[in-house]
This record gives sequence, C-alpha cells and structure tokens, in this order.
Amino acid sequence: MAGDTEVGAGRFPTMERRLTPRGQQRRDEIVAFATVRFAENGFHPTSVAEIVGGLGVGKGVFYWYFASKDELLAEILRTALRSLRTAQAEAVAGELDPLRRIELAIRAALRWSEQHRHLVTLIQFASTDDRFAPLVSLGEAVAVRDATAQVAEAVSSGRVRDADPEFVAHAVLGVTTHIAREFIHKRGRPADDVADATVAFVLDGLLAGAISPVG
Amino acid sequence: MAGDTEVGAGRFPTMERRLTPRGQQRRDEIVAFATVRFAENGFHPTSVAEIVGGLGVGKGVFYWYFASKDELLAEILRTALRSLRTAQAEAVAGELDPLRRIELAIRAALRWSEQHRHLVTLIQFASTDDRFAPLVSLGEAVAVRDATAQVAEAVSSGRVRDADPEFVAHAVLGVTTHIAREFIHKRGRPADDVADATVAFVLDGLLAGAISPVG
Amino acid sequence: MAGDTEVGAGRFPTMERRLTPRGQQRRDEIVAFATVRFAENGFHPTSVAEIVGGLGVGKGVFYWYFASKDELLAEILRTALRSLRTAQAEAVAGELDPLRRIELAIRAALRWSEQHRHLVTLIQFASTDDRFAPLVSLGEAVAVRDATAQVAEAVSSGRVRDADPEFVAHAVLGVTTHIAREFIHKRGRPADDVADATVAFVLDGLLAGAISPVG
Amino acid sequence: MAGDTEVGAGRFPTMERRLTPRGQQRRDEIVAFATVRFAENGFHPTSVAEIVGGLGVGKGVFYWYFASKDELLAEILRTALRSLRTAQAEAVAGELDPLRRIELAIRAALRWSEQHRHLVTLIQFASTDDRFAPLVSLGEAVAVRDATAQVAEAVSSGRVRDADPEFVAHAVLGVTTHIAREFIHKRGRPADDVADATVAFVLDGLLAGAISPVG
DNA sequence: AATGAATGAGAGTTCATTCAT
DNA sequence: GATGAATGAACTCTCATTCAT
Repeated sequence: MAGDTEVGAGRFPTMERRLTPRGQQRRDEIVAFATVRFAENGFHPTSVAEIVGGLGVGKGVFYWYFASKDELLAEILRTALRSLRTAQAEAVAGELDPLRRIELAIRAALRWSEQHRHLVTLIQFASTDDRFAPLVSLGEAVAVRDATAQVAEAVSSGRVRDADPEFVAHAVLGVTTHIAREFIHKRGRPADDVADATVAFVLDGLLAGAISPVG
Repeated sequence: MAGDTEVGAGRFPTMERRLTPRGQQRRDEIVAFATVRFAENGFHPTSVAEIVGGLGVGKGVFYWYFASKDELLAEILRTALRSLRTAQAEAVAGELDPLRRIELAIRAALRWSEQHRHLVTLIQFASTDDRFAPLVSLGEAVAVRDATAQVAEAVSSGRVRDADPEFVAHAVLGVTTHIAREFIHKRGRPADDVADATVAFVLDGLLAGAISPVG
Repeated sequence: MAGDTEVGAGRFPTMERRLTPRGQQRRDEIVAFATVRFAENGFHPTSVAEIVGGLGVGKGVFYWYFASKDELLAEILRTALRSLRTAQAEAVAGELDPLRRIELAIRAALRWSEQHRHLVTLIQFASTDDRFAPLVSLGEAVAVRDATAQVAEAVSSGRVRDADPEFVAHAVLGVTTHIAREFIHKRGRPADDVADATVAFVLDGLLAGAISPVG
Repeated sequence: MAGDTEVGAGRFPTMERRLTPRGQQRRDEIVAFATVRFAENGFHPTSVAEIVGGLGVGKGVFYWYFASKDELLAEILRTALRSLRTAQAEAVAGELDPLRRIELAIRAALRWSEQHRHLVTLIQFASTDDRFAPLVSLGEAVAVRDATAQVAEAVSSGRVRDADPEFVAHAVLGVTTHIAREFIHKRGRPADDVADATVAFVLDGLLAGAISPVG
C-alpha cells in the first residue's frame, strides 16, 4: 500500500494543541459522544449545545478542542476511514492469493461495519455533503485501489473473467456497503453469516453453480 | 406489481389544494428549483428564503403550496421514487423470463439515474436522515420485493444458484446504486455501457467464465 | 465638484430591497437609534440585541434591513459624509472668491457638527478602524480636494502666502474637526461663535495683526 | 510643569506587583506586542488569546501582569501620554520665548508621532471610547495648559494677536495631530519637513506674508 | 394568490476571565 | 510564575414559519 498518504490533509486542518492526558480524554469523550449523536440525529440537526450539554461541560470546551463543528466531523471521518483501512490491511496481511485477499477484505469490512454502525451511518451521510464527500472518496479510494490491483492480477492470471478491474472493485464496494446497512444494521444479522453470502455473490454472481444452464 | 400502495401516506400529508393550471405550474417550478438546490447544496443548508429568492417570489408562495420544507422534500422523494418505479415497471412490462426482468430493471435504473442525478443524490441523502429514511426504504422495498420474487422463481427452476433471494435482490440494488453514482454521475460514463458491465457482474460475479478454474 | 463619485461603492454593498413606506420607516428608525447608541456606547460594545431590544422588535428585523452590523455602520457613515458634503456645497454655492469659499465651508462644517454630534463621534471612531477608515478618507477627500483647489487658486493670485495647498487644506480640516469636538461638543459653545475664532485662526494664524512684530 | 499630577489615578488602578527583572521584561513584551495589535487590528477585535498566543505563553501570564484587558490599554495610554509629555518638556526646556516654546512643542510632537505611530493610532481610538477618553483628555490637558499659558503670555506682550489663548492652543493641537496622521503616517513624510509647514501655518495662517493684501 | 415584514428560538462561535495543577 | 483547561454569557447571524395587507 505504497503512496498511502493521509487523506484530506488540506481541508479541515486538525487543531494542533499540546494536550495533557486529561485533555486528551476530554477530546475523546467529545468525539465519542458526537459520533453517536451525529449518527442518530443527523449532523445538521445535532447542535454543539446538545453535545456539550450532554457531556455537562461549557460551550467553550468544544471550541478548545475543535475549530468548528465541521472540523469535528472531518476528524471523525478521517479516524473512521483510517480505522477501516487498518482493519482491512490487518485482515489481508500475509495473504498472497488475490481472490482470498478480496474475500478477506470484504469480511473485514463487514465485521468493522458491525462494530461501528454509527460510523457507517456518518460515512454515508458525509458522502452526500459536498464539503465532506471528498474525504470519503479519498478514504474509499485506498480500498478501491487495492481491490483493483488484486482483481487485475487475478484477471491476468486467468482466474477471474475478463472485466474492468476498477469497475469490479467498485461493484464489490457497492455490494458490501449496502449489504452491511441492510442486513447487519437494520436486521441485526451476524457479520460473518452475511459475509458468507456476500462473498458468494461477489464470486459467483447469480448464475455460477446453477443447476440448469442459462437459456 | 400488486400490492403497490402509496408510500409514506401517514407522515408528510400532501397538502390537498385545488390548483389552477397557473398554480400547478408554480408548484412544479418550486419542486424543480428546490430539487436542484437540495441536491447541490444539501437539504439543511438550503433555506426556504434561498428557494423563493431564486424564483423571485415571496415567501408566502412557498407556504401556499407546501406545508413545510420537510414536506417539500418528502414530496420530491415520493415523486422520484414513483418515477423510478414506473420506469422499471415499463421496462420489464411483457417480459416473463425472471433473469431478463432483473436485467431490464437494472438497465432501467441506470438509465433513470443518468437522467435524474439530482434525485439520486437526494435519495441518498434522505436515507441518512431518520425522518426521511422510511420513505426511501418503502420506495426501495417495492423494487426489492419484485426482484426477490424473480430471483425466487429463478432459483426454484434451477436457473440461479441456491441463494437467499432477498439477499441477492439487495446485493443487486447495492451494486446498481453505487455504480450509478461512481461511474455515471462522477465519471459521466454512458448508462448503457455501465449497464452492460453491471449486468455481467450481477450474473457472473468474478469467476464465471474465467479461463482457469479456481484452486 | 465634478468627479464626485459615490464613495465606498465596492465594500459594504447596500442591501437592495424594495421597501414599503412602513418598511422604510422601520429602517430609518433602526438607523437613528443605532447611530445614537453607537456614538454613546461605542460601536463594538453596542450589540444588535441592544438595538432591536431598544426598538422593541425581533432580531430578524435588523437583518431584514441590513446585511450586518458593519454594513449598518457603513451606511450611517456614507449618509453622514454625504450630508456634510451637501451642507458644505450648499454653503459655498454661488460664492466665487476662494477665501470666502473656504470660510463658508468651515462655517458649514461647524454648524453641521453642532447638529450632528453623534455622527461626528462615529466618524472619528470609524477613522480608527481599518475596515471603515477608507470610507471616512474618501468622504474627507472630497472636501479636501475642493479646499485644495481654492487654496491653489488663492496662492496663484497672490492672496495667500506660498504654501502647499493640500497641506494647508488638511491643516484647516484638522483645526475644524478638533475645534468642533472640543468647543462645540464638549463645551457646548455656539457653532457660529466658534466659527469666527476658527476662521480667524485659519486666516491669520497666531501672528497676523499682532501689535509688535516678531523678534 | 507644576501641578502635573498622575492622570487617571482613580480608574484602572495599576497592579502593584514586585517584579523580577525577568518579570519586568515579560510585562514589557506584552505591552509592546499588544500595542501593535491593538493599533493594527483594533482594541476590541484583538483578543487576549491572540496576544498570549502571539507571544507563545499561556493565558495565566496575561492576568498575572494585568488585571484586565482594559487595564492594559489604560496603561499603554498612560505610558504613551507621559512619554509624549516628556518629549515635549525636554524639547522646550530652557527656552523662555513663548512662541519658540510653542514651535518646539509642535516639532517635538511631530517627531514623537513619527516614532510612535501605533501609539498615535491608539490614542485616537481611545478618545472615541467613553471608558478611555478621560485618560486622553487628561493627557492632552497638560499640553494644552502649557500652550495656553505661552499664548496668553505672548498675547499680553502684544506679540500674538488678541485671541482666546485656550482656543488657539486647541487649534494648534488639532492641526498638529491631524497633520501627523495624514502626512507622517499615511504618506510617510519626514517629521521635520512636516513640522516646518505646520509651524508656518500655525504662526501665519493663510494670509500672512501674502503678496497682495486681502480685499 | 401573493407580498413584504416580522418573529424569536436557536445556531455556531468568541472571549474575557478564572482556576487547578 | 506559568500552564492548559474550563466557564458561560454574550455575540453575530440564520431560519422556518406566520401574518397583516
């Protein structure tokens, strides 16, 4: 994963402040609390007053740690995408087979989604807002780039049908994110079960393994 | 498409008002203008003042035709989802083969997305907002129900591998919507080209038709 | 006074809004009330809440008529400077003798200062704030330009000692504004009496007419 | 300069604190930095956070040395006015001729203005704010009182035309301060050149030394 | 049907000041 | 002496909505 630069570096510059352990803890509290509220209530409808009120602190505290409400969301997104990326990187570490890497990445994404449903909701919202969408795109781009490379390799070795690797990578991303929301979040299915079905769909589509051949 | 009831009937009650042709035109203007602004600027950041200002009318006009800003969005969504549904229904009309019906529905969805990118953006946003998400879910539910039925039929006739039809239907929906945004909206690819690749992915997954068998 | 263009046209664009007579009246009320408060309390210490509270109207009213608090001050300044300019222009109208024109302009300025002490205070404050100083400079520039021309003419006809006309014009401006504040505003002396002494000082300085010649 | 009492003793009581040399230096740094920021940015718009941030110290430092932001400005003003007064006193020391004393005081004021433009700006601002204006008035009063005495003496000896000495003193003050801002600060002219013209204007007005007598 | 005017709660943000460490 | 953290009132400004005309 060479060239993996920090995303969204230009916009929403992180507030650089020397923090004591107590300060760092406060900051984390704010992030955690805001993440839940943003996800459950929506970003715009959740006010700064609500956040600091919920934490029982003064308004100034918020602006001591974050330059703005936007910047807080940007930070949440950056952290979330980095976490997802890390989870996937760890899952595929050591695996050389491209198809297995894709499978492991899907499983990792679904497991991550199961554990971070609020972040998934926030990422989805962010991708609909012009100010935050680039952050999400950049975050996704890393995963897509990796998946694209695996597919390309599998295609060239003949183990995957001839298809545009980038297109296929996005198709996999689309399946995975939608399935996570629909089956893991809405219906509470276990990530691992959902992953089996997702991997099957991604590898075989509708037809492969069907009893009677297509007309 | 039996059982197709009007979605979201309870909430956001449509303002029933007898409108003159001139009045209907005004109303349509508002809907059209607001759709674009909501999609480009975001729903929350777009104010009613901006909408009426952009149309050069007074604020009263807005509230003459719509009970609230929320209700306007609800109406846009309802109309949009109905339009998509209609496009798909027309596309599959007369076709009896379940796999062909699915293919045609995908193609119709992509073509519709190409022509209504603002609505696609709005639908995506709406699904992240608790107040509007049910509307979207209900709208999607119709398409999913139909696709589920087709898949079930195809599975029972052995033409599709044994899989949970509803899961597969959602997988198809996930692929289609993500691909529409990524390739049609962001990159401006023609819907028909994208549709070919999408259908291939949905039917064959990664493996089918590969040269060398999987290890 | 050819070339007399509207000052400060670029910054602080006036909010163009069609106003009903009632609206115009409201707007004027705000201007009048704010002028007094700004002058007595200071611009920064006077809040918008104080203004609307004092008028017994809602906060929105302020922003219906003015884009911002800054813009309101800019408008007050523009109006004030235009009023002063007009008063001076009317005072010198028809007079051809350059020295008499200067005298009449001084008298007009002092009389105007007597009647608009709040505006004088505001102009002085504005000239200390980078955002508003250009407005004041531009306003003054008109008067200075005119005075400079009169002085130049008087110098060339030998009726005024050889001096840099622009410098002298500013010197006259400096005397007049300071004297207005010190004697008319602080001590409440009548403008006309003060004007006599001011004119005498400007024309004669300390020495002219002294009994014994300077050493 | 008998009767020269410390001005503004009642308000803004100076924080009496025994300071180490290091402490005194810190304090001076704050004064110097704040003076520039107050002058360039405005007093109200410049926050304490900005000042301590610019010096790279914590907020506590500020409040260790100054009771409040207002008190800091008061101190800056007091120091500035004392400095100006001292400069003038030194300039006229030993000179007995009243007209020469006035001339020397003007020259000293202009030279001081050239070297302390930020302070000049601050003094001007302070005189527009009710809380600080008395400080400035008191500071000016000293100079005016002295000038008034000189003028009175010159008038009684017949070397200056019969005029209200206090009025004339203020007229001189008005010319001098305005000219300093306009020609020294804005246009960067050398103080000594400007002083020549200022003294000429003050002594001769427009007319003295003109070629042809006034009509 | 439509307008301009008004509302006022509430938004995000700032800031002088205080305080525990 | 000095820090980072915290306070919370006050600030400017926005906005969905209502209403008299």
